[in-house]
Amino acid sequence: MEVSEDAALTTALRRGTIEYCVLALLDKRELYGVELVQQLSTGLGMTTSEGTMYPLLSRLRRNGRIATTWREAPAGPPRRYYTLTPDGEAALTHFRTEWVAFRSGVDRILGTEIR
Amino acid sequence: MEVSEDAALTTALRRGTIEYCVLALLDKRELYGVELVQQLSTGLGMTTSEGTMYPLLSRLRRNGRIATTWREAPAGPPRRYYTLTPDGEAALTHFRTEWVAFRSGVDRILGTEIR
DNA sequence: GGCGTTGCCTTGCAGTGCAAGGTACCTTGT
DNA sequence: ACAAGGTACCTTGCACTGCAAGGCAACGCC
Repeated sequence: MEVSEDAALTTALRRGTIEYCVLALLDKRELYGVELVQQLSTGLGMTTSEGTMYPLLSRLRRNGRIATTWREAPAGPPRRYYTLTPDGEAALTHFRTEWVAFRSGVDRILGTEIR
Repeated sequence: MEVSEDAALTTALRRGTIEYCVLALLDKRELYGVELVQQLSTGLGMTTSEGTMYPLLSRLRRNGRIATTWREAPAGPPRRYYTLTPDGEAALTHFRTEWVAFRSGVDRILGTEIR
C-alpha cells in the first residue's frame, strides 16, 4: 500500500514534465528510445517505461518538436535516433521559464524553498 | 494558441500538486471552498476553478485526509470549513519529501538548479 | 417578492502515464 | 541450419485528475 501510493504520487507528478525532460536530454545529444528510458531512470528517480516513452515520442514527432533517423546498431536491431527541431528547442526554452515559476509557487505554498 | 498551450502546459504541471497545496494551506488555518480557490490563485499562478476544487475536496474527505464543519457566514450562505486530519498531516509531510526529490531531479535534467 | 451574490456541487470530457501484450531483427549456442 | 534469447520498436485499453459548463440553495438588498 505504501509502495503503490508512492507510485501513484510520483506518477501524478511526472505529468507534463516527462515530455520536457525528454526534450532536455535530446538537447545534449541524440538518443534512441530505450536509451531515453535508461537516462531518465538513472538521471534520477524519473523511472518510466517504454509504454510511456513511445507514445510520447510519437506525439512529439507529430507536433514537430523532434525529428528521427534510423541508424544501424553495432549489434542488435536498428535504432531510431531522435533529435530536437528548432520548434523543440523553443518549446524547451519556454518550458524552463514556466517550470521555474511553477516550482517557486509550489515551494512557497509547501514551505520547501531552498534557503 | 500561445495562451491555450500555456494553459495546457500548466494544467499538466498542476497534476498531483494541487491536492497537496490544498493540504498545505489547510495546515495553516481552516478554510472553505471558495477561499481555497482564491488563496491558490493569489498564492501564486496556481489559478484553478471550483470545478476542480470540489471534486478534489470530496476525494480528500473520502480518503480521510481532511474533515469538515459547517459554519454560519456573517453574510450569505453557510460555509463548509475544512481542516487537516492526522492522516492529512502525515500525507503532507510525506509529500514534501517526495516533492523536493522530484523537483531536484527535474532541475538537474533541465539545468534549472538554483545556485 | 424579485434579483444579484455567494457558496456548494455534479456531469461529461480531454490529456497522459502505465501495464500488458505483440512484432521484428539480430546474435549466439548447438 | 535452427532454436533460443536479447534488443528495440510499437499498440491497446485503462485509470486518474483537472476543467468547462451548468445547476441549486441560502442570504441580503431593493
